[in-house]
Amino acid sequence: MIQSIARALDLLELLKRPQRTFSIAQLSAEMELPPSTVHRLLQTLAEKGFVYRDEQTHLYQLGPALISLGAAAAHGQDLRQMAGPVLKKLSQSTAEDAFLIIPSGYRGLVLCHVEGPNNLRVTEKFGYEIEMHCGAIRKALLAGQPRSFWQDYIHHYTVDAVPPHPLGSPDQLLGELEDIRLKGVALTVGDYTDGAVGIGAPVFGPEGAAVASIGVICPAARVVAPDQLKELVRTAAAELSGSLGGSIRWL
Amino acid sequence: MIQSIARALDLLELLKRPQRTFSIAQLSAEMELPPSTVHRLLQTLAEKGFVYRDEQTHLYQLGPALISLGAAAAHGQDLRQMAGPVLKKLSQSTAEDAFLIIPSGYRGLVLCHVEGPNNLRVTEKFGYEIEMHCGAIRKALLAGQPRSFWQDYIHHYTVDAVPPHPLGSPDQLLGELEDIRLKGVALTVGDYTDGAVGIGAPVFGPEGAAVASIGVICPAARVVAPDQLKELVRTAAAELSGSLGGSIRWL
DNA sequence: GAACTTTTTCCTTATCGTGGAATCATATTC
DNA sequence: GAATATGATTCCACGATAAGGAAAAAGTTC
Repeated sequence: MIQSIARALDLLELLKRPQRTFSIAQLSAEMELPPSTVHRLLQTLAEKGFVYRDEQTHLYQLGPALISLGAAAAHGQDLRQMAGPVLKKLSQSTAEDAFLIIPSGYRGLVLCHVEGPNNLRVTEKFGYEIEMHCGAIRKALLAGQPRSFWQDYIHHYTVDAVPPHPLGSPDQLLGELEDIRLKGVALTVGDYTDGAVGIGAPVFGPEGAAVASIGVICPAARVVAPDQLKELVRTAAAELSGSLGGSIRWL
Repeated sequence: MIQSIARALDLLELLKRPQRTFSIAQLSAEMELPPSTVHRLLQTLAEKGFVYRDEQTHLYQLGPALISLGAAAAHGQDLRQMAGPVLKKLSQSTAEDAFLIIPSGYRGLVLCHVEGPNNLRVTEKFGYEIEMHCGAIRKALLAGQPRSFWQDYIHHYTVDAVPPHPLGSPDQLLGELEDIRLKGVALTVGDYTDGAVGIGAPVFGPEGAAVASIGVICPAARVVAPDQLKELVRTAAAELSGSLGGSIRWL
């Protein structure tokens, strides 16, 4: 692993945070690197348009080159094309917002989002990315991974890093995951967002591991027939898994 | 400029091309670097999720980490928020697809796109990025840059690099740019897309240079009153320039 | 206007990235 | 199915080049 590149990419991940604009001093503190090193890294990133440097304030933020790269990365997803109709159908049959989540490292990322008919809704925008143990849809994604991945996951977030959102006890999480895997669907109440009910199911690729997960998030007040929702989500996931049938090349 | 980082970022730009999946051999040929070096670069990028490596075919493509970064970069755009209403109004008053283009290095990138009411349309997706001399909207963006930038631009694409889309004669381009700057609006017929008419105008930030450009693209058959369209585009650009008034921090 | 903070440049050191060559895996051809 | 070719991966010795301390410059605050 090339040190300078790893540092540059970490820097980009730092710049992704909601604060949006950052000084060299702050970045240097957070990266635990001397300012001169951070300066040099940013200079290279700026040269290529990956970060934008405000000439007045000397603050840095993510640059325009990333927009087209991100669009190209999302566009190049076979999965995205195939999921469209399934998501649309799911949001219609449930009358809720439907989501497709894909893995991004140890986190789950919103690749598609289809809005339901109601005004009161729980929403996550395209590209939104949080830990995989947060919420039903991401938990389903995690549950669909090989068990060795579960161990890595727990190890990563208990030893190497502390997640922004609490992990809870490893044993409890493992229990939940086994349960989801058994039932093929996850339902959580207020797990990540208060007052929200999430229902998610893993989408399996030909290699046996989950390549994505699909599901809906609803305001708790609107959930009257949870079992019916679970069934709709599970069949949607099964449909998508089926249509992938051996051809998916992405995760 | 740090060599390894610059190479890694160039690699990402290469992977952006429509081919989507690439072998090390091909990348190594195109980068004019030994395969071992390319391999090492890709390894680091893959580790961080910036590229995805297919375990079966050993082909590489853009990775999921870029999706969330791209979304964050686009999201962090004040410009995008402000342009929304203006674009919507423009697409309604012209009954055509309206676009907001921002600079990305020497290219122009679609930051927003509002669809018009007709089925026959000329469309460019969010994130689409081509040379700044292509089409009226991007030409307006180029025309709004300082004249020194024009020189850099021409130099870049005549000496350093050959653009995928022909540049034409430098003198003719300079003439067009002066004309656009004078009139405040650009109109092209079949400049980049056959059978399409583009109309674009620069959006100026407080520093005097164009920070974006705004415009519409229409099938030629539908253009009956070009002068009216030009006026609508110009006033839309002026409105957006006005509302930026000294507060924009992005390009 | 002075004192402080932050950014930027400079320079020396040894780290670490580089690329050639060898090895291994995979596809292709006969 | 063996042989060959193509491409991916590993290894290693060399030397280019990141790295980070320190100093200078720029900007900010009181």
